[in-house]
Amino acid sequence: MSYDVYDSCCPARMVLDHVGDKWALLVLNRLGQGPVRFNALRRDIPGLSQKVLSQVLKRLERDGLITREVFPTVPVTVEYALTGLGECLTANVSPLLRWAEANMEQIKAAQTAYDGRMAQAA
Amino acid sequence: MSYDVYDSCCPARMVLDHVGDKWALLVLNRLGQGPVRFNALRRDIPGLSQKVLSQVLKRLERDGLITREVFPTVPVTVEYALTGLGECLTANVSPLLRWAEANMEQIKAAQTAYDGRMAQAA
DNA sequence: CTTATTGGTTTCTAAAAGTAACTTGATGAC
DNA sequence: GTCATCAAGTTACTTTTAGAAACCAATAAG
Repeated sequence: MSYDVYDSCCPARMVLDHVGDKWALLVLNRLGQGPVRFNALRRDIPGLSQKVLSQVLKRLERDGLITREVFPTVPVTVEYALTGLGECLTANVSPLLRWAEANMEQIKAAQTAYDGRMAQAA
Repeated sequence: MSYDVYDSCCPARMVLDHVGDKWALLVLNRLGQGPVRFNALRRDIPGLSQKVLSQVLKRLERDGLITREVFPTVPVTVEYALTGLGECLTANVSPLLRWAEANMEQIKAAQTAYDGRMAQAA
């Protein structure tokens, strides 16, 4: 069976709903460097709240993209890591983030130009 | 100057705010096949409302990723197309969507397994 | 007994997304 | 003449989501 992301009835769109998300992309990319604990993730991704991180991690775990391992230390520590499927996805996510980093200057220039044009038109 | 997507003060995060978005990814991918008019985009991407499409297109145009060309036909038609920068980005977006299409079965299986485990735990 | 730790949940509010109706301006049908 | 239609949006309203901050459990150190 083949899927089409443009078909709203298609479950591939469901995946995109989970993966086409700023925080999920950042979390996956961060886990690409190896297993990370909850609070470490939170610290490493400024602006990401505990609530949203918790939600994102649950979604990614449900999708089979990451694993959640609890260590009975005191206090308890929880480690998140990519599954094989998650690694495979992350390989496709990283280029996107690297692109964003590499092309910022051009985008900033485009924004400035656009805003100038808009201000003139108004 | 180099950028880091993990730094919330970094403008690369701004790009991710625009690009790490389900609809933007779908629009960019659709434009990857060539210029498309407003209503054609809307029809091709079920679930995408006129309001949100209009917002997404404005953002992408402001970022210099797409162009907006108005043709003085009756009624007026507007064509959106990727810029060079947008094409370059889209080249990094397509693999992500193809991955989503290709790995749906595995993800659906993971979800079912996860839901079963959760139901049992409750 | 207070403080600190980890990994969350809860509560509340502000922002965003979705739904559906309305706009504009010319054209063709009746 | 006027009614409906098309494209490409905008506006008003409702619902969903995101974000900020406080709270919780368990345990250990001081």
